[in-house]
Amino acid sequence: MVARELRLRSASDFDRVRTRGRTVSSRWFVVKALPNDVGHNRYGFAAGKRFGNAVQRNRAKRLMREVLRELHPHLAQGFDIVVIVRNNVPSDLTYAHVRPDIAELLRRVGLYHEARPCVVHSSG
RNA sequence: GAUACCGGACGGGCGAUCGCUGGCGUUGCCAGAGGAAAGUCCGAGCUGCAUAGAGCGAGGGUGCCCGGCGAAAGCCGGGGAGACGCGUUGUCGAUGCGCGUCGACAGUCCAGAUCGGCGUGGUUCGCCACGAGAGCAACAGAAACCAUUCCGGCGCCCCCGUGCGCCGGCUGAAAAGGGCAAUCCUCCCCGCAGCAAUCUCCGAUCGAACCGUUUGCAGGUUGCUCGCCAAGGUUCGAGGUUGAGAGCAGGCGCUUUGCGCCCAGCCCGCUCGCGGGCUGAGAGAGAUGAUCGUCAGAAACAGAACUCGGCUUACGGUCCGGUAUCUUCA
RNA sequence: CGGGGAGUAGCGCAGCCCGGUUAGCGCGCCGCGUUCGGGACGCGGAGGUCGGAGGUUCAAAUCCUCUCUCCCCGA
Repeated sequence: MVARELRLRSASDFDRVRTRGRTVSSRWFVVKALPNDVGHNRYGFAAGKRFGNAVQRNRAKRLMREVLRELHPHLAQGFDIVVIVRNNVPSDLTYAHVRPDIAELLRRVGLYHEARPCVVHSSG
C-alpha cells in the first residue's frame, strides 16, 4: 500500500490523467502518466466492473499497489500515474507475474531506469 | 473398511521481514472482513416527511391445527387434510392396508333448520358480530357444470315407434361428484422514503433592515446643491458545493488524560448464581497485502460500507451423526 | 451502497395484466418467377430450449419462487 499523500484522491485528477496523460500499454496493464506541480509522484489504480467481482478487483489493485510501493524510490518524481488493469487478465495472477510487466511499462514511459533489468530484486 | 445421499460443525495454524487503516500514554504498543460480509427476499431499530380519530379506494402480504422460543419476521417439535412412488389381497383396474418422500393447506360441519358444533374478530368475560359472491375448464367427447340422451342392452305401458326407468360405453385431467383461490373476490394484516437518509459548520451567491461621519483629487443620475441609486460595513434570513464534521463503530451517564453502571463472547474461581479478568473492525479512489519457512498443505465460495434478527443462493477440504449398497472377520 | 426496469427468429418489437388453437409483425436469409444482368416487385419457404432451474395447474412465454446477464436513476 502507498501512503495517503502519494495517492490520487479526486475524480477530476483521474480524468485529467486519463484524457491528457501519456499512455503505454501491455497485454495486461495500461499506464498513464502526466506531470504535476506537487513535487512528488501520486498514484491511482483502476479495475473495471467487467474485470470480476469485488474480491478479484481488490486483489488486482493490491498487487498493483505493491509493485508501485517497491518501485516508488527508483522512479522520477513529479508525475501523476494511473495504472489500469485490463479485463483479459487471468484471475490466478501473482506478484511474480505482475511486477516485470509494470516495470517494463514504467521504463517505456521514461520514469524508470533500472541498471540491470533482469536481475532478481533485492527485497524478495 | 469403502462408496453415495442427507443433516450438523469448522471455514487454515504458527513464525520471520517489508507495507496499509484506526486508536492510544506515539523512537512504540494494541486492534483490524464472513459463514455466507453476497442476493436485497422479509422483519425491526434509527432518520426525515406526512398524519386528530375513523372510513373508502389503490398497491402489497406462502394464510392447516397444537405446543415452545422471539419485539416482529421467522425458527423448532408433534399431528392432520391432501399429493406422488413402492409393496400387498393370483394378474390389470377399483378399493383397503403398510412403508417412504413431500406437504406455499384460511373462506367450514350438517339432508335441512332463526338451533347446535367449529373458525375468525371484539369483549365490561355476561356475551356480541361475521362466516358473502363471481369466474374459468382449450382439444377430444353424445354430453363439461341450474347436466345430457349419441350408441348398445334389459324392463314397463297389449305389440312396433315414441316415452319412462335401470345398467354399460369410447373421449378426457375431470362424466355429476366435484376441480382451480401461486383466478377475481371475501376475511385478516401493512403510512411513505431510505445513511448517497438526516443534522451541524464554513464558502460563492441572493434578499431584508440599519450605518454610510469631517477634509480634500474621489462612482452614476444634467454643470452645482439636496435627494436617490451604486460601492463598502454590521446584523438577520435564504441557499447547500467534487469542502469539513456528526450519523459511525459495544451502549448510556457523569464532576471527561478519567470514572461508574449495563450488554455480548471467551476464560478462571466457586458457596451454583454470583464474583474476577480479557476482548468489542470502522474506511472514504475506499484499510487485511507482498516475499518466505513449517505442519500432509499449491485449498473452495468469496471482501464489512448505518446496525441487528431471519430467509435464500454459492462453496474445496476435514470431522461427527444417520440411511442405503458392497466387501472382510467373528 | 441504495432504488427501479428489461431478457421472445440474425436484428428491432407484439403477445404476458385476465393460462388453452399453428407464439405473431417488420427488416434480413433461402428458392422460384420477372430482367440481358442486378435492384425493386410477386409467389413460396426455412429459422424459436420464449435467458436458466424448480413449483402451482389437466395444461405455463403467461402465475409463484430461486438464479444469470444487461440497462437506467440517486451525492
